[in-house]
Amino acid sequence: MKTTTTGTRERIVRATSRLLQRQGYEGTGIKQISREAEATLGSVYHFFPGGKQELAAAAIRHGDQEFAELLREGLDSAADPAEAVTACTRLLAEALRASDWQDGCPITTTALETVGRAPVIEEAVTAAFAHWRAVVEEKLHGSGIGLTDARELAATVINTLEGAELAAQVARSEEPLHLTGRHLARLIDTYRPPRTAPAFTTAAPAVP
Amino acid sequence: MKTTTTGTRERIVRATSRLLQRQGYEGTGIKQISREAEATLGSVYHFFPGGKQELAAAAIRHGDQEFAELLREGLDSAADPAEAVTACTRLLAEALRASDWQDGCPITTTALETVGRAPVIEEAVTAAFAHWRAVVEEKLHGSGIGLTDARELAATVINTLEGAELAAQVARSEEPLHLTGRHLARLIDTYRPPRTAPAFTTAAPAVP
DNA sequence: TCCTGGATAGAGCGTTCGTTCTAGTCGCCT
DNA sequence: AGGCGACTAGAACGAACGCTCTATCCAGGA
Repeated sequence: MKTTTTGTRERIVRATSRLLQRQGYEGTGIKQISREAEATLGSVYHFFPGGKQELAAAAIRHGDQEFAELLREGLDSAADPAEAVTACTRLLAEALRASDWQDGCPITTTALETVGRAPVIEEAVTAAFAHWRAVVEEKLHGSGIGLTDARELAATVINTLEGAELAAQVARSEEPLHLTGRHLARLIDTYRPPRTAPAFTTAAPAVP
Repeated sequence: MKTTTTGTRERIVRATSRLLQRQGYEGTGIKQISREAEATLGSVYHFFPGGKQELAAAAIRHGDQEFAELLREGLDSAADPAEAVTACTRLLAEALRASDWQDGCPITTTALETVGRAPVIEEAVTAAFAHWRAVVEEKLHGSGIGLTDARELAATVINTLEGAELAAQVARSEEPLHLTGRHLARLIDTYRPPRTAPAFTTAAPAVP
């Protein structure tokens, strides 16, 4: 009973998550979800009697975990917090390119479409952002950055990653993400214990 | 002939722009647009024979101009580039609060929904982002920052504003935008001519 | 062996979608 | 005066929407 049950439910959640990521909330139909998940409409409403909104909220929570794992993977790949953040931008850029620029942040589109009009979804979105900020904050604070600075920086890191991912998707290029990695690293470096702060470099002026 | 023509056309574009901003592309119907613009369906298709996509592209171009004006207003309000950018975050925060957190960036939602599947819209989106980056770049370069640095910083400023506006909308708070203003100012300061660089401050550690 | 309840299956409801199409109104030019 | 093109008006189309509902399947306990 449990294998089949969780099997179908999970297939539905995963399909929903991917479709919301690529087409947004209004652009994704329940019938398309059931088709993609190889489940019937009856099964979808059996597991999600709250309909499309409940389904979307579950998918957002799934995307939350997925994105958090990617963040953790990037952050764990380097001891230095600035390097760790650029590792995240590198991972995001690779994933984006690998999906032919289709798979951006799994929740942003849905979040924007439903903000202020679907409380169940908004709740999941708010929780996801808080979760991601906490993951980054932990890394920064653990690297010797003060608690308040770490918390504030974490918020900016997440926000900037969101913006850069959008830009990269639109431009079909990894460059916005890599540039963001460099700038975030530079910003983080200004919060380091003073004796280890590196000298800043400035790009050479264009020679005409 | 001209007054009536441009009158109706403009009403349609404006209504579309506002609706796309608040509800996204898929969440906005053409009939709703014609109702809101006080125009008939016939008029809508008369001015936009390309249908919903052409209409959305025109609305995106409208939002492009609108957002660029806000940017210019903020950037012109201070000579110092870092202060100028925080002025932008302040303006954005005020506008967002004034609309009860409804009016975020006028094109982001539509951009995300249609990326990779509606070339006419994508073109307008790409142009808008390039336009905004150019506006910021001009200000930064005009403040003594090197051309390459200014261009790169401008891209990050725009991306970060986008991310912060999303966060502010979700959190129903001006704080993400204000915080972003501070961090962007700090980042910009690291690119200043060396003799004027201010000493960085670090938030006081929490006292338990 | 039969029963029960979770799970599957999909037809069908009323509504709305984007678009097309025909009819009619109005102001200007000849 | 007459006609022409720009614009307005909205009915109607097939398709798709979210959701409800009944019927059926099937493994596990009594």
